[in-house]
Amino acid sequence: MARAATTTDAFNAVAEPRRRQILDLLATGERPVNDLVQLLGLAQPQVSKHLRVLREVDLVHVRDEGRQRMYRLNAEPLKPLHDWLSKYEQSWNKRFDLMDSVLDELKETEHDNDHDD
Amino acid sequence: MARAATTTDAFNAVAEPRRRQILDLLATGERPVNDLVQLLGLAQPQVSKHLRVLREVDLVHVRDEGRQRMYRLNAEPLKPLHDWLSKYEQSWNKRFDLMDSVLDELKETEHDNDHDD
DNA sequence: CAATCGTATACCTATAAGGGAATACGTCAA
DNA sequence: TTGACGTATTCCCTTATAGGTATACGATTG
Repeated sequence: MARAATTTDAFNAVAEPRRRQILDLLATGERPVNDLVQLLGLAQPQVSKHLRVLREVDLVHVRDEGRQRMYRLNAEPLKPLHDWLSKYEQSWNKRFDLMDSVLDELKETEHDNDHDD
Repeated sequence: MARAATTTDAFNAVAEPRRRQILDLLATGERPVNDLVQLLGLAQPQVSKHLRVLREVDLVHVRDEGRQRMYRLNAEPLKPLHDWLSKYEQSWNKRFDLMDSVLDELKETEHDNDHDD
């Protein structure tokens, strides 16, 4: 099997930096494709392709405005990612790294001398 | 070009569900590979391969314990993801979807009648 | 209708993933 | 040492990416 498709979920869609950039740009408001092309400095087809992926995971909504297509952010599918990551938040807030080191040392000491209390 | 390697950063590493599962399991404490194999119901080589990816992006640390290898979570590389996602938090908290719809309608009205106030 | 603009899609290529299966390697026990 | 155990690595295969380039398509303008 190959890697899961980028359109599988927001996790995969957002793994690509360009797509995160696009979302960041859309966070400031609705924009037509050419705006993004300018701001990103990418070729138009690539932008359209990234937008397709974002559309398929519902991270953006489109609206037809004459011959332009206005893209708008829909951040809701990002919530599950944020929720999942929140579980780990304490790990970097409470200097768990340090605690881990201490635990390691303890374990190694335990290993050397069996104490009976 | 192909998709960025899974070892490029935590974003890519964590896009794979199994690897998220592994991190979830390690969140409860240090574990040897076979533990994970049991808990995940995967073949041992696949688990080792996933662990390799997680190691390369520094999401896990290893410690040799006899012939076992104890894996421990290192959540710090997840912080950037959490930070990035936090920017969008308000979007799903404040019913922005609704606001967006309203904005859309406003825009369309603006479009129809040019008002001068 | 023709020309042009804004955007999407098709096609090609190089790259690598992830699962399966086999095997290599280091450690410990007999 | 031999053998078993725990784990990592290698090889094969299928699939899909992301970029480049060309082109198709709908809407608007003249």
